[in-house]
Amino acid sequence: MAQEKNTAKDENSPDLTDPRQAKEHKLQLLLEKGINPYPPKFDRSHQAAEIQAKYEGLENGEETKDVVRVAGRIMAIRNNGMFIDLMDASGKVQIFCHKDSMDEEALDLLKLYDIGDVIGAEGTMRRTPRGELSVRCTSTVMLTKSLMPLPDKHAGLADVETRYRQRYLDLVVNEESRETLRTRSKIVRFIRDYMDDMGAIEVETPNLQAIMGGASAKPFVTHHNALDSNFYLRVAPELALKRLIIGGLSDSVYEIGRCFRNEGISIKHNPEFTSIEAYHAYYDYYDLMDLVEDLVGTVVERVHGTKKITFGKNEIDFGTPWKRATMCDLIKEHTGLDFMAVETAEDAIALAKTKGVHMDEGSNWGQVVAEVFDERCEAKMIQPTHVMDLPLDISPLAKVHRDNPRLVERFETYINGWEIANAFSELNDPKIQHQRFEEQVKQGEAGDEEAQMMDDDFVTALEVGLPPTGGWGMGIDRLVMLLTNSSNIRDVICFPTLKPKND
RNA sequence: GACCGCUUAGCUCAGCUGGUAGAGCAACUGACUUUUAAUCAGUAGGCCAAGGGUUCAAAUCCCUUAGCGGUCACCA
Repeated sequence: MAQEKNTAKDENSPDLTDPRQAKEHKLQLLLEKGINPYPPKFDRSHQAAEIQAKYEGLENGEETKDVVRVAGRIMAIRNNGMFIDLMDASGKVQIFCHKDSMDEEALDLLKLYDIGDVIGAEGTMRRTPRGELSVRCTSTVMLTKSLMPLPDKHAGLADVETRYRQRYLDLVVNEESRETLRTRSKIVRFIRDYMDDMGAIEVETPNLQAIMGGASAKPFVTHHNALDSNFYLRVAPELALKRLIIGGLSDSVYEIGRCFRNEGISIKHNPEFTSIEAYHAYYDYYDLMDLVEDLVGTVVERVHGTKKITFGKNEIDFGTPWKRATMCDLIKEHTGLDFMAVETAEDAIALAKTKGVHMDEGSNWGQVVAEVFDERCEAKMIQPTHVMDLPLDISPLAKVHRDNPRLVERFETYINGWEIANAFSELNDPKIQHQRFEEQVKQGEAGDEEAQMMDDDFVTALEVGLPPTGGWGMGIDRLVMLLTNSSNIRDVICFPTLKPKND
């Protein structure tokens, strides 16, 4: 009975109580039997979900002669290998390994299988007397020997850092993580479907840009060796897409892709994020409001089967029409302050101060309005709301409002207190655009790291002539968060940005 | 970037006002055999994030560093 002490300092005998070494040991035993632990191919007849659906009607205790071949990762082993749960991407199926249907050699092989291994199994379909659909196994085959012990099968993988750094482990173990990322994929596809159906064409414009523009943001800088030139990773594709409208490539173009912003990281911000931007000739911002709410509503309905969803404690109703109100009216509604009634920046700063919003001396009227909105109103925009008519001061690429020179024809869409979309009638007057760029350059020289650069070629493009055009952008990560009830943006990104480990 | 918090076995977590480390799962040995987190008996597994200090004595108190999380700031 004396247990052989594996702790003895014998270099040649592995410590079999160490999960990792036990797996290596089983790998060796497989090799000694002449079994390839990583064979190239296994022909499956069904995925787990297909089997579950096909044999849904099988009675408890009923056996069939239908032969199936399934494959998947071992998630649980019960009764010394008699019952094995296999998981594939579609779901789970139990395989039943009994001496009545397997020879001794086949049964012995089971001892070399661990939780985490990928195996294939062949057998006949049955439902156990207790009601579990099972493959009555005649043979199994090792498809991939796993050398990593999997996280606890019940408690799962809770350590957030490991979940993001080793997403593969998170996915193997946490169904919720798999569901979230699958839903993300669907959302992106549904958006594409919608855009394609309306006749828009999808394009790809450079991530590497020599001139930073299209949004107020701090960029990443990188270097191309052969050109000996610095490039910015784009903060937005805006200026490239408008050039395509100018060229008449299509009346509607869109791009789904990554933007990069060298700013803080938070539960709502990842340094690289995915957006859709689209431009439509002969649209103004009213047309875009209709478009955005129809598109988002359509996507929500395709994902959830209804336009009403729950996020945390909030019930959100995407049914149209969405609330539309001007930024200044919303500020008045929530704070009582009327910024349309004040003319100068000084008066605006003083007005903001009465509600405890403190602004720098040099702030202009528009910056004050935007700041007051962000601090006092944004979080209250739970139901989908188009916040219209933003200040011109903070909108260098939008067309001045047809009725008010201090405002632009722009709206931001808020849902659940988050900015989800941003849209405007595009500024297409080359002379005014040139002035706006000059103002940006001035702000940049004054120390604003987010100011845009002069883009002479873009002005030249406008001189060729941009038809009246509406453009919009939407943060896809945030939309996915909303539709998957995720409170952290990292949960909807396969590999969120983390600080590299330095050891 | 600032403040607060977390880091204990492969995984999930206990560990009291300081007294020298525990459980469940996973692993290993055996029993049992139509299970559903199978069960039963046993075995092994730890520089308590890293470094420094206080103390007779530190997982526990203090300092530094790292990673992560939360809040705020900037932003989508």
